[in-house]
Amino acid sequence: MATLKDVAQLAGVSPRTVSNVVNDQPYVAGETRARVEAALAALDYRPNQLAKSLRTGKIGLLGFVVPDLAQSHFARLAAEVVQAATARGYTVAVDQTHGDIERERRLIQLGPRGAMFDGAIFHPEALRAEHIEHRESEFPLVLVGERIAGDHLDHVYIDDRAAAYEATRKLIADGHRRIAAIGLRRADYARTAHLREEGVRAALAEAEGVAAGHHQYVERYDAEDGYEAMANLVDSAERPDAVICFNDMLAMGALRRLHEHDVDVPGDMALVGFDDITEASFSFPPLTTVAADHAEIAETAVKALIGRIGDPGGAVREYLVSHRLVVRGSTRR
Amino acid sequence: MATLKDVAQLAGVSPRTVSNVVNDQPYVAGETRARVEAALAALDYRPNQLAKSLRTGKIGLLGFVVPDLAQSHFARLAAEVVQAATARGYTVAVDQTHGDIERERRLIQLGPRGAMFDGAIFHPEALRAEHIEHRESEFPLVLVGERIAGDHLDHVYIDDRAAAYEATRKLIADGHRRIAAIGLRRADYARTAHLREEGVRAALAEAEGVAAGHHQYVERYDAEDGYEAMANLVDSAERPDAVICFNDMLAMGALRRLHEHDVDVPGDMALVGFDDITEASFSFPPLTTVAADHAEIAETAVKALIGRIGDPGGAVREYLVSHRLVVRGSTRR
DNA sequence: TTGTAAGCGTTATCAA
DNA sequence: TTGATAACGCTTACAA
Repeated sequence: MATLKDVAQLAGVSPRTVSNVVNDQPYVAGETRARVEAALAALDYRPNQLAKSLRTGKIGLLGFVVPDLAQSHFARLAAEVVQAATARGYTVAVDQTHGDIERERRLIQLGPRGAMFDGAIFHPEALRAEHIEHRESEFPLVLVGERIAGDHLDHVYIDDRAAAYEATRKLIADGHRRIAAIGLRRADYARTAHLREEGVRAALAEAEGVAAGHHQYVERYDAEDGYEAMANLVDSAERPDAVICFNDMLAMGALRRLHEHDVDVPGDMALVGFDDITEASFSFPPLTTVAADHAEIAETAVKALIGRIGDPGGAVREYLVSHRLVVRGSTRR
Repeated sequence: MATLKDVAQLAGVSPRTVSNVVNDQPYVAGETRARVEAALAALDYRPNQLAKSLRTGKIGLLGFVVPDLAQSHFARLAAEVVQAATARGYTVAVDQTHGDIERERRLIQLGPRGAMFDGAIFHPEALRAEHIEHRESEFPLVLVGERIAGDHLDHVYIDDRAAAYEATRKLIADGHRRIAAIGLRRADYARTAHLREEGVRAALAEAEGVAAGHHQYVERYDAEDGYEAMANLVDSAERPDAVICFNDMLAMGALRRLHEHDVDVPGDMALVGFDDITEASFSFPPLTTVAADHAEIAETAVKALIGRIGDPGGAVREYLVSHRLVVRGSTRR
């Protein structure tokens, strides 16, 4: 494979000149340029990105780190991140932590040299605030999802409290009188869950004649958890007539349990989820859910990261991304 | 950030010796090693992967190229590929073609220098055999999915004909008497669709008293296509009592149409899909589907690619991966 | 067992 | 406008 030097030799110029032509620099005489271009074509020259990166210090690679790419929510996010990064000339490398706290911690501490990335977008799962507070590295990092970092790192998030509040208001407006939530978490670092819980409680507190059902705590936010939690509610003496799940997979599991019990949705029980994963459009009935704008999250995170790479010392920023309630068949209209 | 040279200076040895320590080479005296390790720690040395790669010619990065990561099938594959690659010390960079033939062609022609990858796993969508036949590049590439490459490239695939045959046999055994397929394609390069069609036809041909419904051609293999195709079948005078869809998203769309018409599944019509995406487990009823083993595909592809990187000139190989029919509620048991 | 020094293929500095 | 030439940070003959 031809190198810059080979091309220079063939064209009878210096590597410097060839580099100028390749990178569209000014100060190249027309006649010289033509000769170089001919040589370029003759040798089918392709620049070695590695050498270029070593020299310039920019790799052109962004990391995207999530617990598990197989989960629809992360997959959609990844698709949009790749899209947004590609549009800006970056490639995206994906990594999965599977919630392994050690892997996550290592990432946070990563130095820019150790990594093959210029920076990373990171959706933490197990990590908590204290792990981030005394990180020594200056590796450009943008957090998505859990707001665990205080003001130590750039962050892209939605207003979870407001979203949960709105979803609960909708259920109340639809005439439901006993509303339970599935997806609460006890750990004090589970900020997102707490914010959503707050939103639900606030809406319930200010409504007349509406009771809270037995809110359900879960561990893993998957369909199994949702199934189990709904089992508790369905058999309960005070069965709620509406349930809000803190993500769509919980709702999918809950829905499965309701089918088994022949509970009519939304007639006997309405159901709302969070995330708007594709499963939610194809369940029966299709799920009403709080949708963050995936494209906006991705776009924002990529822009924030590229900005941070360009200005490692700048002030930490938070980016609020919009959400909306997508109303489908699992609630009344 | 400290370099090898800095460490060498601090430890009072040559860069060569530091390199030996870092890379666990033999021939380092215990006392020297200790001194170097102290310096390493003191300076918090992290090797520059870029420089290493430039020198060794290996990047440690595999490309994974699919039409769209947001599609569950590709997302699951990606998750497994990342897993398999990580286990072997590689990182995975993801790229999306969105079926853009130009992007796919460029990838195929990619030189190893132009790319930042050591090689790539590629699921083509628009590309055809002729594009691959005269590719000039020797860039290590393993194809997954469509078997478009003849014997020009390594390929990982399932026996689509057998899989479709088995699925159809199951429907016949369940007592269905008019069976249609959704997902046929006219283009002669759509090998997978043709093989599945062959499997269906073979099973129908050898069965007594079973008729073929009006097989449906589609364009994009998404839920919309499935919805439209099912519309044709439901209103037809010769409505089938079982339908086999060539992927799960087609089945999801078809199912939606059936719900709108209050057609009982599987009572009035049984439904089978392909791929076993997560949507299929959470539809109502859950979808019976042909599942390729995603982990096996990914593992095989990653191993094949790494093998190919190590031996660019070796004979082209095909890898057959197993499949099975996952029976759920959309068919009788 | 360790040091010296030559490259990997670029970009960038300094002259010319 | 172009040419030498020195980095970038590492690995690895070849010597010692």
